[in-house]
Amino acid sequence: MVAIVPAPAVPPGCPRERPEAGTLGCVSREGVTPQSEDFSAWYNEVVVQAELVDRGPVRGTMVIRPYGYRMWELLQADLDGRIKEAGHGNACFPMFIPESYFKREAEHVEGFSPELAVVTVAGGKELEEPLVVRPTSETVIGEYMAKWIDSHRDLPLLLNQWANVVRWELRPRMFLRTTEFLWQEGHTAHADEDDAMRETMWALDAYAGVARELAAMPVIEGEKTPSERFAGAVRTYSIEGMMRDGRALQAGTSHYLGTNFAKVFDIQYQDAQGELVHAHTTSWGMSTRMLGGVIMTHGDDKGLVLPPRIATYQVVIVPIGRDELAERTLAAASELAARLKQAGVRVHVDERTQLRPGFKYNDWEMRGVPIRLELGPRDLDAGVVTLARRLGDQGKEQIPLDRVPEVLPGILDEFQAFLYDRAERFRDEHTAEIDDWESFRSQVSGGWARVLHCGRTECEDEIKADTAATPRVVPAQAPEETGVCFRCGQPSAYGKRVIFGRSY
RNA sequence: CGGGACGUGGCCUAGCUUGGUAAGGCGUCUGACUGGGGGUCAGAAGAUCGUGGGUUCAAAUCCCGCCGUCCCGACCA
Repeated sequence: MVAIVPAPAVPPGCPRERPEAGTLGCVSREGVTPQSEDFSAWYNEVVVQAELVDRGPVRGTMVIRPYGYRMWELLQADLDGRIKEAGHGNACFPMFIPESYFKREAEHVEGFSPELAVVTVAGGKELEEPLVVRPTSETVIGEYMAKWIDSHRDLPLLLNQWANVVRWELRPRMFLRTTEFLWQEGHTAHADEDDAMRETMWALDAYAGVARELAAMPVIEGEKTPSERFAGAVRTYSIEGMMRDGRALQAGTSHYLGTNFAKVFDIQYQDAQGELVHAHTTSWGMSTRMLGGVIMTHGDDKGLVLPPRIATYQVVIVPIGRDELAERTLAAASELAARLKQAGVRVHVDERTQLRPGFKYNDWEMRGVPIRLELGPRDLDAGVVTLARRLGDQGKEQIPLDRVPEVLPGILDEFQAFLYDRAERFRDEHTAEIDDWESFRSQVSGGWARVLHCGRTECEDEIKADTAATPRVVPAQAPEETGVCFRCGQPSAYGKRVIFGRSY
């Protein structure tokens, strides 16, 4: 056991007066626009100010800075492990796709053509055939699957690639919808529908696992309605999380493509009877959008709140004092950091001498670091360090210096679990079973509605026109239920309630 | 692609209506004091006012074109 004593009372934080709401002018001094005031402004400010990203030179593009990229790497490492563990091999296909490949699957072209970037000039002259910059790689990979698959013994073929893709976005937002983004795309081919469906659901579960265990996001797994289906897929599944403004975010998708791509790319194999049959394919992806989900799931008025498992820095040590004292506390901080690193903690020592401790506290809180350790002369004399949690709701504690590496992993785990529970509570408090139009309208203005719906596209369109809400997902876990559509009174579809909400 | 707003040191803005020395805050640099919740004082550096043209003795300011950005809408895995 480690003795944890309450720290002395701290003076109240600096009042946060904003001279002019909506301007970025004094942000670095005053903090970000509070979420409650303008969620969208909060998001835009916080991603830049926390140094996760910077704006790219081309509209809709982003520069991911080290503080943000590390988070992506942590997500990536975990997911990549799951993918390999399940027998997939990583590969890398070219980013330029012949336009003709793209045009083979009718729905696929139609769905993607508005978002394509196409290269028509290269090597100083007009190309004979334009090259599409990949928005996703079903088409190129399909071509090679056809080449590599002859026999049922070649199946299943389990591929994955980590890549950047380009989709020309008219309404970009950092992480959530950028013209170029990073993702992982899995592409597999199977002998039959059953096996392909097992794969599709495996991927969905893997995403749900990453979301829950790393991002601390309580997501709902389920199937998309036909209107939200991937262009070219037979069935599309997704994980959906609720952001703190009540809107839904699709944080990962998995598609059963049937034989749609197999037919147009001739992905065929000889079965045990010697018959030539089409393979069943799947594709699934998770992108840097997940980081946007993390930001909007956990952030608060002060800024980011990062789940320890994907936080670039889980702990920041702020040494306090100047001159000889600074030398002493800095040395102690470095030594403590070294011991924490050995204990597997990602730790950073804030050595900036030109900034005062109070500024640093606010700075690291804005940047979402879960745990801050303050190390000043008083702590050193007492042989302790002062610990503050990002959410600040438990006050400060003093922990004996030599015990810090052994207690911190547990504190980080608690913090991680707390974030998940809090997000789940929030989501549940903002989700309601709805059976009439008026309640629906108010419900989707700040959350999700679980409704019986007829499943007709025209009905969905009317709902969308009125409320901006769309069917997010048909939850895999929901109990069976039938009745009439809450909107039009026609018989309900799907055999269960569907989640409607506004989305990103 | 439609509607609206806007481009002025690294960042945010004032100045434009009524043409005449480009101003302020933040940040940066130097020094001193200071240092356990967003420090103080003194000094300094830093701007072809998005771009091209036009009007004028004179344009950040007025006029026209272009480029770009943001917001709303449409569109969107």
